[in-house]
Amino acid sequence: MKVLIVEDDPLHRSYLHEAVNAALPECETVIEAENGTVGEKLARDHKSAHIVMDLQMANRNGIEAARTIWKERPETRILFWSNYSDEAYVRGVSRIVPDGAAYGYVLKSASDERLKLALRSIFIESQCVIDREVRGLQQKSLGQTNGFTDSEYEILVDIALGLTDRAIARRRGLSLRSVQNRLQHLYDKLDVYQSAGDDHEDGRFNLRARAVTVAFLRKLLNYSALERAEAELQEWLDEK
Amino acid sequence: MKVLIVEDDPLHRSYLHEAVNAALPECETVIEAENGTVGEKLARDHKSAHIVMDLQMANRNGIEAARTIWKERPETRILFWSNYSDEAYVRGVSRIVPDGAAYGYVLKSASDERLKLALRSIFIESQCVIDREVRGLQQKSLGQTNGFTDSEYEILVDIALGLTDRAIARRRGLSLRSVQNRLQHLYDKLDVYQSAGDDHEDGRFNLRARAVTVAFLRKLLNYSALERAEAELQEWLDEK
DNA sequence: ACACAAGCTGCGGGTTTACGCAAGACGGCG
DNA sequence: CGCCGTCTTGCGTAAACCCGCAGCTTGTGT
Repeated sequence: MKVLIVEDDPLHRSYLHEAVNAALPECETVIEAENGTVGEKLARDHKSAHIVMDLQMANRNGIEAARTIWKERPETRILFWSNYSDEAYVRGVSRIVPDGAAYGYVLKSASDERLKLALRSIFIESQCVIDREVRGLQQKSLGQTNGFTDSEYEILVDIALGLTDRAIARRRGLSLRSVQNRLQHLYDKLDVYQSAGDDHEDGRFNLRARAVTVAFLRKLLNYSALERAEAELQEWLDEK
Repeated sequence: MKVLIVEDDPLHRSYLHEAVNAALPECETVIEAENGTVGEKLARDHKSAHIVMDLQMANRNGIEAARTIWKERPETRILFWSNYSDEAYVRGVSRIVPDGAAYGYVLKSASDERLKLALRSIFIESQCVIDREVRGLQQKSLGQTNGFTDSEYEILVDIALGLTDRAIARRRGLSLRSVQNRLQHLYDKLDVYQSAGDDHEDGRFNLRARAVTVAFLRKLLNYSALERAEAELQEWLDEK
């Protein structure tokens, strides 16, 4: 068995290396990549079937890398090992995982034991292992309880990118009014009106901008989600 | 000599611990804190004069912690050790460093040698050590070349928070028109008009929202800056 | 088949933004 | 002192945004 480690922090990389050696005696080779780009290349060259991947890397983040890897070989098993459980990450990951693929999501704050267990479960037993904390988010996120519909999330991203209502309408194939309709739902759910009208009509917010901020503060959005969305936007703009 | 380490990642913490031991034989005690809150408390209890501090910690980030520590004892020497050189961080740090204080800013990607050298320079020689990459930003940021004025940065934060023009005017003591004036300058500098009018008048952006996004993508803003700004905003709202 | 909820859409309006134009205010500088 | 650049402010306008109201299309359940 061969394992590929994709992680930009040298300390974490060598820690992972040791953990893999300890948890998987049947693994005879471990290779390392220090960013997503190199990770993709090595995965292709070695036809890696077992990958441990950091999200949030400078050069090319884990979600992007995982997407192209899975596109080439959907049966690849990937364990995401991340510092954060932002809803933006969780959503990003579950959006790209192929049907029936074995994968995992473990936080860096987890114990040695948990990490090693996850390594065996995923790589040997082909099970999915999702950190408890992450799991909670996932349920809320995909179910509708207090969570966001895909369409709401979509429009959130669109205004975060700075598109006008009209542009969003064109991009998503909707009428202007529908876009504004969805926006209203979004404002509701994000509770953007909060301290707006409490005193007088004084400290009112710009709803559109405020919504984006609140989403950021709630980890619904984060830098890497923005980055991806921006890339998709440019793509869409180019193809006219 | 005593050194306090404030860093939330256990791996990085023990790495720092070793580095301090190796670089500073005259240091007889090293204490550790795993977040900003604990860091502040330990600094107070031990009257720490030498601190190595991570920015970006979950509980209370390095800038906040450093601010209160410096408020209590301005002669404290602090070495910031961070993964990123976002302009938002650099600006945040230089805003709170007291006059004549010795401090440093070293990236985690720096070599062992550089870290150890910095430790000695700051803690023993009371010099300021700023990573080259960071230094570049600082110059641009504080000088005006291609950088942002304080007033421009200020208004950027305000719209990022989601305030209306009117609210900003009230908060900053300006007229409505002046606020809009500053906004225009900001839009210019952020080059928000970019692909707006190239094809036709099609894919136009919502300037206000777009400005925030671009600032994020350029690392002019980041999560922790937003967080701080939000806290200040709430404070201002409370005191009426 | 009928009722009901959820989402899309057009209409109309009140409010907020973006910004050109132009008149002061302030601070160097020869 | 007068000239000039930067910053502030008021006025006015066109565009964008927020949203209540109401008619339509769906899908779902009993």
